[in-house]
Amino acid sequence: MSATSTPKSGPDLSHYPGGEALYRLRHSAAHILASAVTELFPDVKVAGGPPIENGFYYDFARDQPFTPEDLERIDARMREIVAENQPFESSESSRDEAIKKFEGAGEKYKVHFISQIPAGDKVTFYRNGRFLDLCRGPHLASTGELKAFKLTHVAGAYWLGNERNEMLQRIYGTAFATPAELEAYLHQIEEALKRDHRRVGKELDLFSIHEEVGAGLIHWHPKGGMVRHQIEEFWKDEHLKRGYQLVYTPHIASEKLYAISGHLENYADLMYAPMDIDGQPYRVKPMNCPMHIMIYKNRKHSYRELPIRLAEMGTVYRYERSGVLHGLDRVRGFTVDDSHIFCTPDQLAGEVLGILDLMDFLLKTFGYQYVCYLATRPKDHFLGSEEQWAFATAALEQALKQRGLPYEIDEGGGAFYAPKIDVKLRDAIGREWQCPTIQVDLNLPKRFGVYYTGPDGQDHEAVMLHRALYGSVERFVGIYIEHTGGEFPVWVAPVQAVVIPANPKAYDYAADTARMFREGGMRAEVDLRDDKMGAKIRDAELQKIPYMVVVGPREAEAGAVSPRRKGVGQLETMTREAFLERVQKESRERSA
RNA sequence: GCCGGUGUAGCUCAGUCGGUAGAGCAGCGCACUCGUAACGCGCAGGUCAUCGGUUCGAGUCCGAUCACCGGCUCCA
Repeated sequence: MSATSTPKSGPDLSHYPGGEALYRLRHSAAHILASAVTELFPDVKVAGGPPIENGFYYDFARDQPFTPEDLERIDARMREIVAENQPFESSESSRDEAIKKFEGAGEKYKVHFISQIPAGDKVTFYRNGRFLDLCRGPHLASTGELKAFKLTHVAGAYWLGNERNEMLQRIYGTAFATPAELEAYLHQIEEALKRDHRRVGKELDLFSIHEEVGAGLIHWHPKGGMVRHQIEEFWKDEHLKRGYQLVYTPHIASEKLYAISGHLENYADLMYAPMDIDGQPYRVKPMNCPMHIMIYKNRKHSYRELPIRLAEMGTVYRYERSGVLHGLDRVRGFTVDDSHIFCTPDQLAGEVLGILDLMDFLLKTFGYQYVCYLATRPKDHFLGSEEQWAFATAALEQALKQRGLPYEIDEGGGAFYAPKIDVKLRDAIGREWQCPTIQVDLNLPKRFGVYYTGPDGQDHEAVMLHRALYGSVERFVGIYIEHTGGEFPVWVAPVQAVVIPANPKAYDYAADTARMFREGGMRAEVDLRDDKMGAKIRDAELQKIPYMVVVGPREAEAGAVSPRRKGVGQLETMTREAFLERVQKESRERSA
């Protein structure tokens, strides 16, 4: 366990989800895991392992990888240790004594932890059975109190989290106070798995990735394309209402551009290698900002024109190491819902307020709660003056306060060129995702010479805000798929309604109804396959189509439809016109 | 990139000790003419990720590469 210089005070548990009791439980589970492993595999060296959200882990150094069979043996031994009800006994010794003891045992990782402790301090240990671990506690009274746990998986982890260090083997597990809570957690994991956007994307035919094209490059199928289209249209509508102007910029650019912006020196490892065009090096673009600046700089601007809000769904390409790619979440080509706002210093706080307002509207429409973080100047490496940082940070904070948004300070968490507001949204199953970001760029205006003419007739450096609300459209859609589980609201659903004839006599009326709906602007299809109605309804339910519209001879006679809402069931029979109006209204209002 | 795992039909997955490839669903054909979550019968579908090796013989064993999965590191 990670030790500190103040053994009596113990770790800070105030932020641990589930509180001290769960922390204690999982901490003890980690010890029991380590004692089982050291008994079964005497050759391992132990590193450390804390409680984590929902469980615990412990790191080991061993030449052989742990197999699933090993995990079963370890699990079985852990249960024996629990049955033996070994007491957790704490003890103390001097630091140097402790170092000597662990050096003698060849436990170099433990020696490292102990040597972090100031020389004069006491070191605490906890023992259960034959296993003695450096640890500040707290622990259960005895191993028998661990009632519900399960080892989940093994993974590699760098020693001290540094990729230049050797890789250890990390065994993960989960533990709860009662078997019922453990079951509930495992059930929740399974439910989350069902919502996985990679799985839902396949089931609903939304997108694909192809080896022949390359890893991390997304192909949007017609249905996924419609989801994305609706989300982008919503974005465009709201931006135009709020005085943004849409722009489009190239996908490649001369290296000169990125030399000026500084990306060439600071972001070279995420940019793809240059290509030769007429003897000049060009790059696929990793960022949109320099191009938006080009548009701004194309002519001089009066202070009277500001703010200027340029917005673009800008697709960028960045090199990501192969191991980090993940569905739509982490890709090599993605679309930033980018905007750069050029304004005067006086306008800054007001612009940030406007962004927060827009952001709130967008996120609420999708049904997200969110939390804000104000990330301030990094301690060491930063560009610009301290005055600039203070001014920009104050403007961000003022806007947050004015909007009445609660926020936390992320001390030193700003980019080296910008203080920022980062926003994490919370999805339907409680996970947090960082999407929106609002940054005051303290670098590019100077590098490019971004000016406006003030009332005094002189040039003044413009303030440049950089912001994205979805972040990456690909990722945002991926998160939204998991948020909704693929059950999109009517305004997003790729197919809003499928018309299902009750029997073959109604095929003509069904086809005519679908045609009428489409002419009315509804995304409607008709299912004329040679199948029973029940099968068609089942398919539509599984495809998560919001409305199924059953029509038979009765409806054909009356010009009516018998609608069925997914997950709800049959609705009142109504005229075709009434149903069309209902769906149009729901779609127009973008109700969740 | 690193550690571990996986890759068999469009999808989900079987495939024993190395002996020559199987199911369900989807698709296609036929039959059925059906009222709110799966009608029946038949047919077709595979360079077992790719390349190389061991072997009389490889889906199966070995190596490399690619992709994916779980983590680490990094990150929108």
